[in-house]
Amino acid sequence: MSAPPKLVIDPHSNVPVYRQVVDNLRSLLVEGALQPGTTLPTVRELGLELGVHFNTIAEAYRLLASEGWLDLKRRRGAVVTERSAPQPPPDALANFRRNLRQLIAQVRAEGLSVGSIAHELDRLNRELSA
Amino acid sequence: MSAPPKLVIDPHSNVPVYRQVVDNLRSLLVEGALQPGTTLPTVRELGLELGVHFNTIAEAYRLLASEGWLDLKRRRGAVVTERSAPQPPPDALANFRRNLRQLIAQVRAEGLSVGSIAHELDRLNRELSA
DNA sequence: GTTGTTTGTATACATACAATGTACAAATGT
DNA sequence: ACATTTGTACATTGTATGTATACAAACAAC
Repeated sequence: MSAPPKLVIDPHSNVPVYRQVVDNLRSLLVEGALQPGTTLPTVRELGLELGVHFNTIAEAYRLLASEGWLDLKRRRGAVVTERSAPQPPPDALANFRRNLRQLIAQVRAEGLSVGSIAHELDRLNRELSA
Repeated sequence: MSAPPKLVIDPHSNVPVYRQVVDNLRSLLVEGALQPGTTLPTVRELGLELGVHFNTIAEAYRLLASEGWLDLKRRRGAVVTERSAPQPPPDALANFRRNLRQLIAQVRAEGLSVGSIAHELDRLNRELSA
């Protein structure tokens, strides 16, 4: 069980740990690296591996379950479910635009060059369409 | 004074208000919509406009000042400063990659199509290089 | 030069959130 | 039956967020 893809969490980030876990796992789920039927590590296992309390992992799993990605059951663990894409809320695109713009502004402020940012965008885009 | 570009903040977001203000303003600063020498609205003005306490705005201004964007002084207000791009930290690119990937995963999970995401990426990229 | 006004700043407080500790409940194997 | 392995529930503790209120500095008016 539990093909554990390495999750990277930063305990000093201002983003709370449980949301970092959610974001990491959701990436893997969306990209298909975690297929339906897969069993995730138990909350205690993953908590130990990441150095946080298992309740923090349980909170993350519950969030993903509420998004429809996981099915949680005692004694059996967290299993990835089938899930069809929902209808996007009407402001989804506008929000995405804003968040993307702010993310780019943030890294430009950090000193990343426009060139390397553009390169990354292109790379991701190519990866998407593939 | 204070050509007030419309900031959009969502009091129900899980992102705290002062950081929403920071993110919005940083976008405008990076993109040059707020030129050095510009005076921002006073903390009380902007607080009133956004419906939050002025100390919340003051916190945001202080963060931007600590990033080098603003110069704060009593009685004169918040003035946009000259600022040269710093040396990016060594993990900046990797972090950007991860954040971008997670942002895309998030909106795909919300139901946005790969096509519209790709289109947005392309648009932003073109806008960057322009 | 005193006074009032306009700014940002400092501190104290209430509330909410994040992470943990501990006890529990359910499912399964022996 | 019993023990074990899972997720769950709830209380506790520390930290973050947002507000209220008082303060300090700079400048203008007189």
